[in-house]
Amino acid sequence: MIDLKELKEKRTIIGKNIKHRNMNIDLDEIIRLQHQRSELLQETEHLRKQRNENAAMMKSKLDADRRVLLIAEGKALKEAIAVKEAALNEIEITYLSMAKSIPNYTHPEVPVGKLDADNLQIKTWGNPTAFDFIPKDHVELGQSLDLIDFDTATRVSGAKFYYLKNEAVLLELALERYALDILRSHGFTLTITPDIAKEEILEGIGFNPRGEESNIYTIEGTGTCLVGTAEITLGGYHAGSILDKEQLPIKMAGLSHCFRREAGSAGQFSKGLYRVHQFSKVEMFVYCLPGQSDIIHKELLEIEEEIFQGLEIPYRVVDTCTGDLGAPAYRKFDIEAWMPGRGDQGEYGEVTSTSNCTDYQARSLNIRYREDDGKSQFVHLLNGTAVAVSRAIVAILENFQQQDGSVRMPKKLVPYLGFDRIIR
RNA sequence: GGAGAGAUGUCCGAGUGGUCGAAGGAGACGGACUCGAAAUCCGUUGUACUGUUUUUACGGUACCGAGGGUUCGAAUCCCUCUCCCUCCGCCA
Repeated sequence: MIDLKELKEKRTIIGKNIKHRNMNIDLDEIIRLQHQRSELLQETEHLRKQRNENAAMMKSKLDADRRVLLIAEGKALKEAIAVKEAALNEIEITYLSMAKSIPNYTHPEVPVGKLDADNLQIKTWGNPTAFDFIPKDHVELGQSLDLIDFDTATRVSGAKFYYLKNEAVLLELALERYALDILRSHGFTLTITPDIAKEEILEGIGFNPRGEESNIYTIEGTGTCLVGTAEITLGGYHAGSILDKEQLPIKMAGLSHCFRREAGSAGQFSKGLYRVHQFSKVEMFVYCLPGQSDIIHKELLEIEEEIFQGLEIPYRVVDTCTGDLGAPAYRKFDIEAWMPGRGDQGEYGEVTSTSNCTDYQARSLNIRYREDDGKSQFVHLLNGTAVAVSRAIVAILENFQQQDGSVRMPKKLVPYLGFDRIIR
């Protein structure tokens, strides 16, 4: 959530930002509700003041008549307060739910655009893999090498689930360990997080657990959800606390399963492992001072690049355009790996994403630090993918396949794997 | 899962329905004493929201695990929930 105190003074900027992000939010209505809320709040507080004064007068001994009079007055006040409070409550609910939909401010360098096609490519590394044979996609490779079983998973669990088998199991574990080792060398505290989180944490991070378009599985009757990313549980880690300024930045890495409903996303770009209901991911998460977040955001991108360069996978980096930013993100960089089996001739496909969410999530989660003058301030929160295992597997299988149908393994993974090629 | 005990400020801890934002300690900060320090003494020491004010400041409301309720008035009484502790049972 943005700072609602700034709603009026920054109205023009906020309105422009909403337009750039291709969103439709009735700012005027929100401001009207804010005003109405403020009036009701003042009226309510005034009545409470009267109630407190009335009660205070009855502390001393009174004659019976006066006492009866004061009690009657108190009763009337009580009812008036109840009425006001009910009205205030109602306004507050609509006001807040609308205000929460206002997106974060946007970094001035972010390209303005509506769709992912408007994202700005800012870097490429390596060249798209060239083959002197016709390359297979990872679905074919997964089948021919007996590494991935979609059909059985569909029968057992439903569409977009999969069994990893044989070397693919070890590849998943190797990727996780490889990423965790790199993060540890960068000073991250390693964690394996819960795969379930409370709805209030989800909402604080900026996910909407409800509704048709929600990407979240909720667990009926518990107020909890399956997490779509460890960003949720890592952000929830310090929810509601005031952190020591000296301990910032706090850098955490979390390994978790990620569950996504992916309702209504079909088509060729969602075939195979690329878009699935469950996958494993190592996520980076940072709590820092407001002045540090831009630099740390770049550092997270560099770590992501280190990981993919170590895997020898060609990629490009994009600066995500305004229309493609999530509401909490102030700026977002994606790494798109070259995937030879994607599209007709191969295409880049997203494998990581790192966002600077500034104080947007911290405000909802109420995560602060204390300034030197004793005032508390919201921290800045950042997140980034170290490795989304399923997509990394897509990139490895497709880029390193050989003419004989085998797949070589990236050198950096060999110590973790114990083999350097998958062959049948 | 069953039985019992509990949750109060940074921490410990008191609190009879009105005099309680909350005793008393400890800690921290400021000051006195000291060459300096320790000890001692004096003082200050929560948060959020909100109103007036240029800031300073002053005022109001709320907050004693969370949410409801009773009452003119709740830290205090009642209900629900969460968490923690002890004992029993079960279990990877």
